[in-house]
Amino acid sequence: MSTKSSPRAPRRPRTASPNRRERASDLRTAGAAAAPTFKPIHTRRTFEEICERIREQLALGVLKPGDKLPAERELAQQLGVSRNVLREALRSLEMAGVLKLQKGVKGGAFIQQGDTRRMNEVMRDMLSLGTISVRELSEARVHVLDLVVQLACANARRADLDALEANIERTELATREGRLLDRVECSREFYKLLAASTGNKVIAMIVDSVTEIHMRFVYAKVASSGVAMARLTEKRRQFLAALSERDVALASRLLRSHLESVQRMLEQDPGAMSLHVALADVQPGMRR
Amino acid sequence: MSTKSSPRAPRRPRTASPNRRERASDLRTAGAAAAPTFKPIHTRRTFEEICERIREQLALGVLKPGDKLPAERELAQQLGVSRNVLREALRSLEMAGVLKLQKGVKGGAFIQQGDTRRMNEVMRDMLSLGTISVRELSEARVHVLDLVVQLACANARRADLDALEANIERTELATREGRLLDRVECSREFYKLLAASTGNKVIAMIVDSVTEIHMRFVYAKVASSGVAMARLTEKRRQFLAALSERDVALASRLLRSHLESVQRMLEQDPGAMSLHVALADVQPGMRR
DNA sequence: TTCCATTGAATGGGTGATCCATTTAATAAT
DNA sequence: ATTATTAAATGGATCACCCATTCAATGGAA
Repeated sequence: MSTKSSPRAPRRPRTASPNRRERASDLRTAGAAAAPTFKPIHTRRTFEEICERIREQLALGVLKPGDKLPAERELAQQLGVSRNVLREALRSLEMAGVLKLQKGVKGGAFIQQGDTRRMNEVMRDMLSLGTISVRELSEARVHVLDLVVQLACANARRADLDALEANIERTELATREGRLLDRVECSREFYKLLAASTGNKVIAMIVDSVTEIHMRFVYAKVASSGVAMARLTEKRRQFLAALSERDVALASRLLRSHLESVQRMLEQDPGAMSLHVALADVQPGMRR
Repeated sequence: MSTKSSPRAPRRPRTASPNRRERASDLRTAGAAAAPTFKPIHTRRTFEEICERIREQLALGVLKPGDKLPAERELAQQLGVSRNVLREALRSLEMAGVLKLQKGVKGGAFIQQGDTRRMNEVMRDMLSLGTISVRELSEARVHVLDLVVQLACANARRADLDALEANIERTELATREGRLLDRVECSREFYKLLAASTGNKVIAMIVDSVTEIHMRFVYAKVASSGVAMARLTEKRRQFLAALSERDVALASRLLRSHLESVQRMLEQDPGAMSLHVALADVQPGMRR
């Protein structure tokens, strides 16, 4: 009922004063009435425009991590849009890890440090949507890790090696106490540390994104079958020794051999390799 | 708890009970009262929960690319949330490339094919936010491209090589006609094709994400200075020949040498390397 | 019949008002 | 001085609309 009872031409203010609406329209379709030149066709949606403006301020360096945006009500007024649509934009940016919204007085929208875990989410989505396959992901991981070994041998510092050593200790403890699932988490941490030891955060981010998914499969496998990689810490120690010696060839060989054995373990029971099982639930340490 | 004994009119307009509201409140306050272990702090908001549920359906394979979600009004009712908050969730998912919203009758929220360009956006944000540096990005690009050459030599197929050949033709044409900026776009395409020739979409996605940013710098440099890489197509042909011969060593050497000369060109004028210049505006072919 | 203009319903896009819940600072009471 | 109360600011969420776009159904004209 009460569909538009009037034809379209005259803007019908009805009860409310339409000043806000007109300003929003300016953003999108100004001059639609009598423009002789062709219009830019696609009516940008306001929330896209808002997102873009904020990202622009970011790229320009006007906004930096730690900065606070104006309060929603005020910012909405500044932009000439409704608070609801502004929130759609802010929410998108929050999901993208650019903003963090905090409640209460002194709250607001704060620019965040970049969250590298966002790339993990991209990988997950690509996998969920069938754009990439598990096989491609595993293959890419093997190759990237090979690269990481080279870089780590070249660049790893004392602190990096110590961190890896400490990780192996934790893994050993978890093994002795039979905490198999914790051990998987240790493994994930191991690769994260290894990637960090390259000294390149881009590489580290990439490695982490492909490793996170892989570890979900391992996790699911271990959780369901109870089996676990034998002689894990022993192999880790050998690898770390090679890394410390900057022996690229040996370290590379050891890692590749290990990755292959893990792969064999996973492929033993194809059922456990189900994408859905691995992606469905969220595990500790894998949440944003 | 969440039965707010509101002093005003009881909201009972809708058929659905506000169960969603109650559950959200439960999540927030459940652990606060009697939990012996510290709760995970995180305040769950409805739109997050909605996003997660939709992603869950995706991971489980219930939703697939091409599927359509119920209409906003209906889905909001099903979930027991307001339409506005549902839209916040849908918008986030749209920005994430998971959904596409289409207007009109027969419109709705459609699950998309995964958009690999999303990773580019992650890289851009990380750079904008200062989480990664241009140096790290360039370095990672060199290493990843080295890997790509190896894989391409092993896996490139006839069609891949032909596509690269065609790209070189276009580059040559653009060079002859003095369309320098188009030539930059050709270069970007070249690396995209090269990455695709590895046969691994994960690798391709990674390469594209690091190349896109790099090409913005090149673009800005070319646009401002008018200079352009000399003997570009000649070098491309040599490289392609090596690739066709599956000569990893030669192809790798040629590419690395080329990348170094480009890098030198960029570093000639540090001013042009400004992050802000490169990231600020959006170029053709680099929009989503 | 065939084709094209009109219509109307469904759907996303957007607005404004209103309320709730949380947080913090200022203030009052002890 | 310490603690409890209050008030204000802010994000979180809802409701009730309205607009613009799209597309199938309808109906009249060629």
